[in-house]
Amino acid sequence: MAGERAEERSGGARAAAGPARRAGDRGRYGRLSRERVLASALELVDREGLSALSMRRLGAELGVEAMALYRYADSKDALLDGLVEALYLELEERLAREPAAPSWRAGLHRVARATYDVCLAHPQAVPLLATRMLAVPLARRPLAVLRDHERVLTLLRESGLDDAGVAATFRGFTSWLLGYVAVELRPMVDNPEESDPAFRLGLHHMPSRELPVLRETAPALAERGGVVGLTEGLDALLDRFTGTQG
Amino acid sequence: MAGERAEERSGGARAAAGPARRAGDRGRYGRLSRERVLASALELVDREGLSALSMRRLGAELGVEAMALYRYADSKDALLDGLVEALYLELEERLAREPAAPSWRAGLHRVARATYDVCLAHPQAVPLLATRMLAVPLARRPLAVLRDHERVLTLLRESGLDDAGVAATFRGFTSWLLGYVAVELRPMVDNPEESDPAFRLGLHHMPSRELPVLRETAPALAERGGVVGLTEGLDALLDRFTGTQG
DNA sequence: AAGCGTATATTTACGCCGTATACGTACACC
DNA sequence: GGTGTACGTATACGGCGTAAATATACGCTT
Repeated sequence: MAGERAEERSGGARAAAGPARRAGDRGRYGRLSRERVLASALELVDREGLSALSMRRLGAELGVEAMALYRYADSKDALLDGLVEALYLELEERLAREPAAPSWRAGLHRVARATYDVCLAHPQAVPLLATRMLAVPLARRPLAVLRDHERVLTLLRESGLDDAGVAATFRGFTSWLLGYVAVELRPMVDNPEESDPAFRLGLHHMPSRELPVLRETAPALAERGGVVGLTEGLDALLDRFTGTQG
Repeated sequence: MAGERAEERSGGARAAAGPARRAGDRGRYGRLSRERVLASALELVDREGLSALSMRRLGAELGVEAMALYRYADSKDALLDGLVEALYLELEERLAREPAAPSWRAGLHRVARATYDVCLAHPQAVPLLATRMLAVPLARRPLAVLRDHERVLTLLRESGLDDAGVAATFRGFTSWLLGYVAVELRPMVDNPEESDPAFRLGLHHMPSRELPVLRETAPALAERGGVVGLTEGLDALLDRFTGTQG
């Protein structure tokens, strides 16, 4: 949408002869657009975290008053839903740049890995998947999300499952994928500056009498499973739910 | 704790002879306590959702000014962490009431099912697990959470895995469990009052040209996997990650 | 029983938030 | 060149989290 707009950002040939800026003049070149708003919001969240995102702050970021944003998102909640949409659009872009997968199973792995990559690029936005996306009834999710669901369901159908099987496996796929990124993309480390591993992990906060195993395992827990862990678990689930073998 | 407090709520033998209440007099019998605050907060969230929880509102619920709550939680974020803690305390209670499991695998299933039950009892609080619990470094999680981790890690060790294997399987267990409850305990239904299933699901919001499979599968997707789905996936993961057979 | 120290709750105030409403301004089109 | 409309601003309101100062009630000691 709005793809035919020309400009973007202050190039050169302005300034000269312009009188002092009058009230109502935009603070920047280029007008607002839903894309610009969402991109700026995502950037802000990436940079400073979800709690830094407020209408006023985002407005300032765009050189505009807060109320101007309401032309492009009906409310702050709608803006957050827009962020989810932006993530899924980025997912679609990534998938479009890759070669198609040779089998339904490979296709599911491809979707899972691409989703993981997108979340890795925007870890601060990941909680939105649980709080906004899943909180909304299926039919009201952003279109980009629904297209993703469609893609996964289509792949699952190719496995030969009936509707109930497809649905159960879809739930399993989604649960695993979202749970995995939620667990994986959060900090395990207490104080990243600290050189002593024990202090870095904050082990001194754990009573060793009550939590001996946790203390011993903490260093290993601080590692990430990465795409390998994602893939491995996904295969295990697909084997079981589809009755096939990867 | 604080189990020896007598009262709760204005029963009978008060009133008489009391002069008009002076400023600073408590609005209810009994003093505040961390337990009372957290219990009331959880109740409020269960009843009206997370967004209804504010310091002022919770204060009103307890017959007290908002600032009084700061004696029992350092900040609102700390209060939310307290809610997570309350959930895990409830989990511990449930587990304590059940017979011990005969094997490590059965033990993990028991923990998973009990967690599922707790979340089912407090669906509105589930997003807190992703947004608050997982957002905090391991060592800073509430003690009840760490005790839960300890319990799971201990069970996993009994399977004979080494530290790395235990850690990988722990991440898998947590991802699956949290992902599953997050996906399962959210509404799939658009308009619960509507009698026509298609409208109840909000299918008319989905363009059928672009989303044919989703539309067909939507009724099946609206079903829940229940404990069965949870158990099945868990077994699949455990088989793979521990190299054993359930 | 009196008095005091401490734990507890209130009061007041500040700055930020989301957003309803009303208003200006600039641009596209005739 | 005038006008309709899409876009952004101005102003205001009530609620939020919470810092600081203040008032009150309770448990001890004597």
